[in-house]
Order: sequence, then structure tokens, then C-alpha cells
Amino acid sequence: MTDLDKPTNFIQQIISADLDAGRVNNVITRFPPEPNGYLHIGHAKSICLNFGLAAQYNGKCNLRFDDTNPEKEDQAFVDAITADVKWLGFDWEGDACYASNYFDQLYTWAQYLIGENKAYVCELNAEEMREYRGTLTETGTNSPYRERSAEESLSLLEKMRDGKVDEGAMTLRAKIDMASANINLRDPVLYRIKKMAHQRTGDKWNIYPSYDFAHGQEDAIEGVSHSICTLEFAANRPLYDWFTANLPLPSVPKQYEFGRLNLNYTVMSKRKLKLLVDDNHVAGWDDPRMPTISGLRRRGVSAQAIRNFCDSLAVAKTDGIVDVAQFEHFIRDDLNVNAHRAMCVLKPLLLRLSNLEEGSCELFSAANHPNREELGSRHLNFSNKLFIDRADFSEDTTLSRKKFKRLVIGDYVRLRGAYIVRADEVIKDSTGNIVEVVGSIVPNTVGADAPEGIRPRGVIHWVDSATAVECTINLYDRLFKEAAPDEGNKNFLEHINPASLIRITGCKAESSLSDAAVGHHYQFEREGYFTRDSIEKDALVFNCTIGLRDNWKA
RNA sequence: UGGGGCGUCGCCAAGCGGUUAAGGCAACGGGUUUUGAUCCCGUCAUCGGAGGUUCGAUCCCUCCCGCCCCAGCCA
Repeated sequence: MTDLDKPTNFIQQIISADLDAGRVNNVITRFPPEPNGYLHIGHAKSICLNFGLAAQYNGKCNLRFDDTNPEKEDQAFVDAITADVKWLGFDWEGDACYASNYFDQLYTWAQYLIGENKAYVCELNAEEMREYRGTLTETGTNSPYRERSAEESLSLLEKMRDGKVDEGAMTLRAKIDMASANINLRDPVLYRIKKMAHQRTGDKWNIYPSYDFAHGQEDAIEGVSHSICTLEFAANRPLYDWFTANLPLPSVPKQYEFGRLNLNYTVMSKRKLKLLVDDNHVAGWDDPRMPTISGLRRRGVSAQAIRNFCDSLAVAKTDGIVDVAQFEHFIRDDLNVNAHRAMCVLKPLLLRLSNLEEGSCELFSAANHPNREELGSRHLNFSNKLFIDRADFSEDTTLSRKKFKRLVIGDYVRLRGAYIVRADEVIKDSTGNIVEVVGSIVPNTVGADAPEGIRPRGVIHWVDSATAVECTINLYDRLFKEAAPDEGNKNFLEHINPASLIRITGCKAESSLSDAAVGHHYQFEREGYFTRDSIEKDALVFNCTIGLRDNWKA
């Protein structure tokens, strides 16, 4: 399917219509995270959408931090978010934008609204304000401070700004309609007092603008043409438009809402992710089990896979839950094409080849990719003592060839990229554990078909014992056992999968893996995709990104 | 409950009054294969319900049912 045939989503349809009608000449979008946590896969959808649209229409997309609440925000989050967006492969013109860059302008506009008799300083406390607001079915009641003079509000606002009023004692509110069916229009708060330093403006302000009073105006300042947000903000749109209609803004942006991404077997709210981190259920925001961008990166998911997945997602107004299998498909799809192959034995079992001399050594060449010759090859050492995986050997000679395509005593198997071997006998310790399998190679079978009469049951991977490097492997499973861990009033913490991380030490990797670089993706043949851990750099630790598909029924 | 939004295959979805109702994921069957991987082939829906408008409706109207969002000085 070409781009032209690809169905366009409703936002593309709106943009194209705006362009055609001349309502918009320059497409400008923005990705507006609040720096109060790390970005997750849901944000990636929004990032790909906003930056993608800008690219498609030759416009631009701003990275803009919505830093209007110093209580929850932190410079560390700004840094992490910036790094994640870049890693995903997106860039923006000039510096990132910040809501805090516009605090002076926002304050001036607040004064303007007061002067227009469209805003007032209210002295109702939080509880009173809630009572005056009414309910879903009952209209609200006007604040007793609603009709105070503009002069008084102006001077009170100044006092709020200067720190002369206690937190919670006053707010600046828009004067709209306490009887509106849309609760967002019942005199919403524009400014609240927070006597708190801001990570960027320091202690300059004692009051901070609310989301509603800031967001649309930020868009207007930046000339954003299409302000795309998620569904839950739809009820805020009339308020967004109210500011646009009542303030002397440099441009008139429009808000559009689309359905955010939800995935099963995980949680996707920053509040819940933060709880997992703060309560040490995971090792941090970048724990490989987290759906965060940094967690996925550390897990070994490529930026390309994330982008492909996001591009496969519908931009619509339905809020569904995407099956993680769909995400996993794109992870494997990318890794299958790009990951170099290597061999690593997770649960080593010694295989001694009796018809090779002790200390013998051969060197084989193995392709780094089965169908991409341009990816080159590497050398594989082969001696008379190898490691194979314990799961690839069985003493049970009654196992059918179809059911067990691995090594069985008395039968043959192909060692990937090397000889066909036969298992002859097992050596056990005093407790009956198999400590060694003794076998023999079939001569002249390297890179050659099996000779007449010999039918290997299958192909297994192996590592030369003399040159193997020991490593540790982290195997991951989904973080939650339940498909919808936070559905209804479930306590999602109760559904954490206790086996979401299995750490295996004493694994044996082929020697070429000894200097594996962080950020490189490997397929350990017959096992899965792996990448070197970015935190435990000093040791040889690999994280399993995802296993290979296995369609066979055990 | 007032307001806003949404209901097409197990999941995500295209469809914009006339289509054999796309596609992807999953699943299932088969072929290739020195990874039980990849790859290849094939199978898999009458559109939440009931009325109505129309020659003709998944698409328009009405009513009903279901789900989501809004009563933070969060975003």
C-alpha cells in the first residue's frame, strides 16, 4: 500500500481541509508533556502523531513542557523526556518550549480578563468552591466575590502574586456561567497560589496558571494550528475556545482529541507507574519491565519498532485496549530483520565429543544473519568440549522425532553451523544428575548435508567450552498477570506477576559476545532477542527483549 | 442523573448511501528451512438492538441498550 492509498485519519482529513480552505497555511503541532514522570509507550503514540503530522505537511512540531505545577515537576524529568523523544528519532526547531516561558504574558492576559469584567479574585476555599460548583445534575451558585470591582481584583491578584496571600485563600477565576451543563465552564480557576519555587523560574512566582488557562494560550503564542490531545480533554474544549474568543491572542489554535493508547497486561498512567517506582515494585522508571520509553530501550526494543507500532495504530475517537501481542509483533518484526545472530547457552550441559582429540580446535565461520549477507559473519570456535542447553537433551529414547527435535541418546542432531553429532552416553553424579553427555561427530558434515542414512532430529545451538564467556541473563515476563490489572476498582498492585523477572547466572555465550555493545540487538538463536544491559555495564549482563515465537505444541 | 464522546471479526481497525464489508494482530491448516524463528500459501464478520427514510443503509433519522470522560486551587 502506498502512502496515497493509506486511509487518512480524521485529523489528517481536518488538516487537509484547513489547508485547502486556506484556514491554515502553516501546520504547527506540539507534544506537550508535563515533566512529572517518564514518557511511556502511550506518549510515543502522541509523539509519532504530532511529529509525524508536522513532517507530512512540511510544518513543525514543538516539544513543549507544560510546567505549570512546580509541586509535581522536576528538572530530572525534563532531561529524561528530552532524551527519550530524541532517542525515538524526533527533533524540533531550536530549544524546547516551556509553559513557564510565558508566565509573564499569561499574567498580563489574566489582568486583561479582569479589566474586561471576565475574571475575578475569589476568596472561597476549596471546599466552599466545591459546594458552590453544584453537581452533574444541579447548577452551581455564583460566588459572593463574583461581582467585586475590577480594581479590587487587580490589586488582590497582585497581592497573590507577591506572596501576600496564604495558599488556598484566594484564586483567580474566569467569570463564565455557573449554570453551564459543562462543569468546566462554571467559573474555572485560572490561577492558584503555590508558594513554591519552580524548577525554571525559581521563586519569582507565588501563583501558577492552571492547565486550562495555560494550554491554549501556549498554543496561540507558538502559532500551533492543530492542538491534538487525548479524549479526556474533550470537555475542556469549550473552555479552550472561550479563552481563544475572549483574549487578544496572536493566533487562534483549535483543539482536537483522539483516543489514547491502552495496552493490556500493563498500566499506563503516570500516577501508577510512579507508584511502582516509589514503592520499589520495579527497579526504577527505566526498569525493563516498565512500559516507559526508557524501560523499553533498556529492554532492547528498538526505536524503529516503537515507531512502526505507533504508526500501525489508529488515530480515532474510540478508546480501545490494544493487545500487547500487536506490539510484540512489531518488536520481533524489526529485530528479526536487524538483529545479529549469536549463540548463547542459558542452562549449560557439557557435551564431550569422544572422536575428537582433547584440546582440538576448529574455527568455523557463521553468518551474522541468515538472509542478509551484507551483515557479515563471525568466527565460531569448536573444540571437543561444548555446552548445549539442558533442555536440548533427553535420555528418553521413546520421544518421537516430531515431538522432540533435539538431542536424544543414540540419535543425531545438527549443531548449528557445525557438525552433526550423535549422543552416545550420559555421565551422572552420585545423586543422579546428568553432568556430561558423551557424543561423537559425524565427519565431513560441516556445511554439508547429512550423509545417507543419518537424519538429524533437528538443529540445536551450542557454545565452545574453551572460549565461552560467562554471562548473566535477565528473562522478563509481563509485569501483570491480569489483562486489565487496573480495571474497575481493582488494586493493580495485587496483580503484579511475581515471576516477571528471572535472573539466570552462569550462562555461556560465544566469545564474540564478550564485547557486546550497549544498544546493539542480538538474536540468540532459538532463544530470543537480547541486548546488553545499560546499567550493569561492567558485568556481561543481557536482557531478553522478547522470545522467539514458538508455534509448536509441547 | 446534566453535558460530552464512542459502539464493524477474539484484539486494533478501513468504510463517508450501491464494495465480494479492506488491512494488521491473534488463531487454525499446509509448504520451505542447518533457528520448532523467518519466509510463503490458505481459512476466519453482514456491521450493539428495534423501528423508519430510500429503488438501495454499516453509512441518514428516531428510540432503546452498553461503554468511556467531566463535579482538583492535577494535567
